[in-house]
Amino acid sequence: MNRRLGRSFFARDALDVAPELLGKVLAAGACRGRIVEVEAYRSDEPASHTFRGRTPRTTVMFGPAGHLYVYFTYGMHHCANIVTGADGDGQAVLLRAVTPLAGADVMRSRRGGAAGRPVADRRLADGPGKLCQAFSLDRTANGLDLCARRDAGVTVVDDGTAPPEQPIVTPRIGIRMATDLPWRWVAPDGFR
DNA sequence: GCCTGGATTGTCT
DNA sequence: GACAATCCAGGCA
Repeated sequence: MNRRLGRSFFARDALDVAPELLGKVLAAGACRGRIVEVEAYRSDEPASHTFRGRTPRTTVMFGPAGHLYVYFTYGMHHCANIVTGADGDGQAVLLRAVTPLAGADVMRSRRGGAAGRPVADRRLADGPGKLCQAFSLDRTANGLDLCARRDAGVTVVDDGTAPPEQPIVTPRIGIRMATDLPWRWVAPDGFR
């Protein structure tokens, strides 16, 4: 099976979409990676960019589900989210980590490649910033429609792998303002 | 306009 | 385990 996820998959509450994204496949060009770690963000909690209402940056996140919301942080890193919920909700699921299924060599070269020791495949995209680097996602990818009739270049597909029955659920990482909401989901074995 | 701090990572100790 | 790197969004004057 190799089915692109449709708009209806994403147009639900982020708390429902996030755990079901575990095991799905992120595909961009020749690169494919299985999603193993996600976090949910909603406009009703202060850790979210959308908590304080719509701004130029967060316009995409307030838009229709199934779009990519990519933002720049810490002066050097990008983070990729998938917009969820109804149009105007301001929800998203942050993609924190994937394990490469295809195109690992391309990811490795994008990550700086030859410098230093060889990087194990599963370490190539095991963080939000690294994931974006490996899949070449930056601000130009912000607002891409994953469900567009014509492939926008980045999609999420279901290859038949079921989400883990008992994902590890923890508070989110790196949040300072926030609340200890257990809105982070991790695949127990990383689908290894 | 200026100022502050961040949904991180890599490197050094 | 600690911290520097580095740029931009958002808040405030």
